[in-house]
Amino acid sequence: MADPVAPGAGRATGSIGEVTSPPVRVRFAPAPTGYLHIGGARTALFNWLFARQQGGELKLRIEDTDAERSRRELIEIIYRTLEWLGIDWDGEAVHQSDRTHLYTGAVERLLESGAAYRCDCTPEQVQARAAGRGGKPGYDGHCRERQVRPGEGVVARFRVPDEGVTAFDDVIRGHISFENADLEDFVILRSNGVPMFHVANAVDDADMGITHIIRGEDLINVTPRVLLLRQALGITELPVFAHLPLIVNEKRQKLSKRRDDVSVGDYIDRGYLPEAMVNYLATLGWGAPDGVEIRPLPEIVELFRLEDVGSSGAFFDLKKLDHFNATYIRALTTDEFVNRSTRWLFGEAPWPAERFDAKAFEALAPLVQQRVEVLSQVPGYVDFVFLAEPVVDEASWEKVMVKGAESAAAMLDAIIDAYGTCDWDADALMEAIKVEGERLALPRKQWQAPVRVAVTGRSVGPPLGESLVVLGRERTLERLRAARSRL
RNA sequence: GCCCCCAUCGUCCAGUGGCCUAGGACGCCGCCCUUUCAAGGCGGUAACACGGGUUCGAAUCCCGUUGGGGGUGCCA
Repeated sequence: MADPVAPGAGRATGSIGEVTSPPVRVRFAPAPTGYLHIGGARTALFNWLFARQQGGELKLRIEDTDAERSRRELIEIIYRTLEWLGIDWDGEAVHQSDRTHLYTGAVERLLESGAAYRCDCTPEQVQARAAGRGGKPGYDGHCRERQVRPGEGVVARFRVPDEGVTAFDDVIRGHISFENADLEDFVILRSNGVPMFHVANAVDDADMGITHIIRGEDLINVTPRVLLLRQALGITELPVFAHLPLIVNEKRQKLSKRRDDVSVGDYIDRGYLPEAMVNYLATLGWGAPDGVEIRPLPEIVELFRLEDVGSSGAFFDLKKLDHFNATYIRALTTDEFVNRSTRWLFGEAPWPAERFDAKAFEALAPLVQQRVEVLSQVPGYVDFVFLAEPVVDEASWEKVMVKGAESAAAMLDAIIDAYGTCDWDADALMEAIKVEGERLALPRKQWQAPVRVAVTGRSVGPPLGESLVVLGRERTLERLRAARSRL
């Protein structure tokens, strides 16, 4: 087996000396019990990268066998989020809720062949007996020989062999094996008649011709169940498994929707670019051979190797994501930057829509573009233009106008005077500040600060000259005088 | 408890027996550039968890320890 990633590796599938590999087909199989989160997005991405790299197919399968927890609108969100990320799939999405007959059929066959049996123990009884035995929790095989009849509160369980091992080779982790004795007789059919996800999993992966199962490490433990089920159902082909390392929080725990900020949708709302998100996600568990991290997706597709994926958990580092995002934002054309900023300029902007002036924004856009890390920061750089009054940042005011009141007053008086008559272009405006600053013998640091705070309310922002040009002489003088009178 | 997995700078990746006085990136800290903030340039900080083997030689192979994580549902 020269290629560890080849499906069915180990079994000769062609004539001597010529092993033909079936085309690669992978799937992303989310359960619609919540929005798409970072971990799911990464799993989807790695499946997509592998499929595209191999010239194979990516199928999308919605695992909604648990009707109580699955919600229709969440499926829609999953589609939209994947589309935002640029992860496209081949063919129609498969919904397991449309295919329950296949799974119940499989359960029937298992029951008939004796690979499974019915059980009427309540969870409480199972627990009580486990506690009584001391130690080992889990089901004890109580109903194996009881010939329980179908009925209320009856489930079907898979009869796990008492001996032997169930093992598989993982492309990322190598050989993984489980003692059958450690596996309990797991439920395959709920008492409400709906088959469990591992049954659907085993049936669908075989039925859909999935060649590689790429998913999170948290699913390693269910793999032996699926393997046992496939075997009992007479499915002979074996997919290649690849269990991805988990993405973890700062405490090195698996990201959780409850305690961690992981909804991809939230990142969309904050103004992360999909290409930055995808690029960053690709570096979690994988690295290009040449060490270049920020690079176009097609290059990543070309370089991606499943067997190069690492095996230890990766921390989702927001700081690094921000760096990626800022880099991608700066690389945009100005038009594209303006375009992508739209949503933060209107609906969610801090100013009334009618006060927005596209021309003014476009003048400042290239300067703002090289300063923001996420698009939601855009309004903060230009709001002084579209608001009747600047939003005064207290810390800035305190530092510049209160602590430096004396020089601020002198500077403002001088500038109000100069700006009344000077040319209204960026160079002239800045030259005036320089001239007055020098004349007043102020440290360079204090030259523009009072003007900036008076006009924009903040001590940081786009270059001052350009900002003033956009604001206009009247409004600038108005604000300078207002600030001066507040000193 | 039991089962499974993991273990290189604070973080993400390189490194698959000698090229390692361990490399890159993010972060952080300096300096330069700069009439704000960024960007850019230069430099710095910082890691092979521990203990045994195997070998002429180990970050790389084996065993153990410790630590971390995942699972242990009629969720997926």
